[in-house]
Amino acid sequence: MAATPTKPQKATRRFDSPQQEAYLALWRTYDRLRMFEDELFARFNLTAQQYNALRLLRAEHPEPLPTLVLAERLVSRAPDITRLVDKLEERRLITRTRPPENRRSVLVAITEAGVALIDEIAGPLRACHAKQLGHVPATDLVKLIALLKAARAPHETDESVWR
Amino acid sequence: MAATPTKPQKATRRFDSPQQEAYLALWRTYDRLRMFEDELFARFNLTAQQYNALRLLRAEHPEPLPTLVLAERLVSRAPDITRLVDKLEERRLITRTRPPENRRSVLVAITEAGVALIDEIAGPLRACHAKQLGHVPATDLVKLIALLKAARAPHETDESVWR
DNA sequence: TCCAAACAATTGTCTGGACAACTATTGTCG
DNA sequence: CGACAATAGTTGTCCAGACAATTGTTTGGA
Repeated sequence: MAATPTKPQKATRRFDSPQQEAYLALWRTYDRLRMFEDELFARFNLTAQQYNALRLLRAEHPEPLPTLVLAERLVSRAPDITRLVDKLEERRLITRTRPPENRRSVLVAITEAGVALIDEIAGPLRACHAKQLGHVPATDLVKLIALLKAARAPHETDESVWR
Repeated sequence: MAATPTKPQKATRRFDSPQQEAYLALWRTYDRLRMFEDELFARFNLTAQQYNALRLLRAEHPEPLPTLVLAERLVSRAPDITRLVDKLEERRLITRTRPPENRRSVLVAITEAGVALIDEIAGPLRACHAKQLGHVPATDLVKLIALLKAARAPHETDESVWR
């Protein structure tokens, strides 16, 4: 038990500013909650970001979405959208088509297999969210959602895009 | 302007549950705010996690910390603590010593150069935090911090460790 | 004493994230 | 109509994150 740090806290403030404290709290909370989702999606050989793409495509189903529009709507920025889409295509969860009228773009659509997978995940995912945040009262969740929205608002390029 | 998605929103709810909405809001907000920090730390050839380690070591300075204790205190889980420490050691920002009385553990301490770097970053970092969250009123920051703490509380193994 | 378990960290290996450079296609303006 | 800019993705390359297997060290019995 050499150096178990039970010695008294230094008088130094832990944070340089309330903003730093808030950001670190945000990071820490995200990291803790993420564990649950990651573990769940791993059981289906997916990453959270991949699931997210499927979820967005499902909302459009059976319509497709141009690749970069999909990338924009993802929760987290995705400069490697091409390879993300590659992997989902390999697994036949989505399809890619090049429209003849504009061969620059690539349209991505979810397949029936993709929809089936999403539906399969729905139940366990709800359970996962309950484990993550089930202990927070509904009114607090609403407050939290509003505060987070206000926190990121100035940094959303087009507010309407993500929500 | 082929498929600009201006068409009316589907009636489908965007989120399966308030918990999912809260989690996605958390993720999104973290992702937006992270950009600023990442860009700042990149200017000093650091990652946020590396800076974090330096910050924790600075708080102990001139005392060292066992490697795994440092790992536990990091904001985000770090299974690759060894390599994180490797890189900081290469740059002479920290030192590693194996105490003779227990050669299993490795003690990590920040160097004067490390302290100097932290101090150099302090100013720009405050500016960065102001850009991130300067628009949020102080009372809202306090509320946000409290709500985040409550959200992750059940998932902290030892509450005293991180804060 | 000597072996097995516990502890502390390191290493191997794979995958995902990030940025920049590049290709292919279309639009536009002199 | 022909070059150049803009658009939409793709590819190369490097680095960080994750997990499992392994090494070196100490301790606690049989």
